[in-house]
Amino acid sequence: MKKILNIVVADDHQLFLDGLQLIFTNHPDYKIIAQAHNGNEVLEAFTKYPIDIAILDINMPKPNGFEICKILTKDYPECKVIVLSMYNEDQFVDEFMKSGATAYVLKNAGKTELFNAIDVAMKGGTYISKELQHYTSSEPKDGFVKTHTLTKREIEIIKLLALEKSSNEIAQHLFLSPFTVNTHRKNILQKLGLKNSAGLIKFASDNALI
Amino acid sequence: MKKILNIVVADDHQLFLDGLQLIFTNHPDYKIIAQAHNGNEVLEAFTKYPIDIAILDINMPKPNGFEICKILTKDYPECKVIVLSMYNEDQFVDEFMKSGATAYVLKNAGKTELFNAIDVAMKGGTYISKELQHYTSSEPKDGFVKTHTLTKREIEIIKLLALEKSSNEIAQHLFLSPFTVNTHRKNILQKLGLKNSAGLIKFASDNALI
DNA sequence: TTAAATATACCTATTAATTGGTATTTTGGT
DNA sequence: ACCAAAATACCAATTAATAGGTATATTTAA
Repeated sequence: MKKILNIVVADDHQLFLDGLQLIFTNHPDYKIIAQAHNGNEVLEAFTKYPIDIAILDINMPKPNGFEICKILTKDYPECKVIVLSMYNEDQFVDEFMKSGATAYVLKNAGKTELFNAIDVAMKGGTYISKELQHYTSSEPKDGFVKTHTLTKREIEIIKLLALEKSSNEIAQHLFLSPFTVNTHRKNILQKLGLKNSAGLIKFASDNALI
Repeated sequence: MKKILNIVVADDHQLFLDGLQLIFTNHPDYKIIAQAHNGNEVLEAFTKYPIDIAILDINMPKPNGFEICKILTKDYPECKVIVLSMYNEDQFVDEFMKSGATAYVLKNAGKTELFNAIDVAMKGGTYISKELQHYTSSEPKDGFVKTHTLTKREIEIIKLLALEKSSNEIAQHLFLSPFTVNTHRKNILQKLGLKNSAGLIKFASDNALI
């Protein structure tokens, strides 16, 4: 007899969770045993239930999908992590897969594709939505892969930029020299191959950094 | 005997549509008769079915939720429009309600709230998620309402800013004087009460302008 | 047919952002 | 303990953005 696998789903939109709940209602193999609206609730669920699969929205707050993904693969290596993303231009596929995710599925995929991704993941494989495979290292875009491992500090500064703060204000806020902040901003733009702050905020917004 | 009401749901994410479909599966009064992934498919559905309720994601593309809302209330005044939004900081509640929407619901609402919104709408009332009521003119924020009816030209310039274009580049692209572009940018920031381009792109991204 | 809104254009001054460097200290991992 | 990565700091030059004006032609809606 096949064991029913327990799933925790995490997304900050209840309506979406309700939808997933119903999608899985009649599934013979999988059962949603817990819902979470943020990163902390995901971790909480793991202390309460024996969870086999975590389905995470990357846009989820406190901590974000990326952080949770790293924590889960470290603390619960048996658990499969399925990442859900809104964007088909997502630049983070590589980072997520490296950080231990076993599947990366776009939200504009249907439930069949989601089930398929889970099946593949449970068999030990990895699944990436077709539309996203262009962004993995296996098939570099434009001949090279934009590698952009933003550091913690850099992401911190991006968040403050999104709050309309100037370099000087950021410096004050973080108790840094304005020179340092400008150095970080310079490095960020170079890393991401962007031209200015407008493009940076667009990128950050698209990739759920802010 | 009560007539079952026909609903068209529109969102660019199939997974979300699948979820809504199931949410409504066992509802006695409402039935999802059509799904749409963009604005054009919504209009198409109206030519095929007698639709009573349209549930629209504001982030939907071609044309966006706002445009569709205006078209529907003009061409199908009997139809109730329920707007779904991702953001609890949304600044467009007023504009949507003025353009004919009968309810404005956050995606982090549960299905009960969604059903409730539809009920209220069908009885001729309007429904706005509690979290958003701060942003309507009935309860002004900080003593005044930010009215920001961006013009066509202004939105055009915002889109180009999001593509990392400078004022000069935008001027060239639109065959305008750089002075004109800067005037528009100045007016945009003032209208929206923003400090700089970073904030503008954040706003535009959050409000599905880009 | 007017008034209001929109789009256009210009000017000046100030502030901020960006680009090009270099260099030292701190932290994290093997 | 060591190496690499990250974070820190500084300088100078240039370019772009922002804020404060004013002003006029063109559209659009009442």
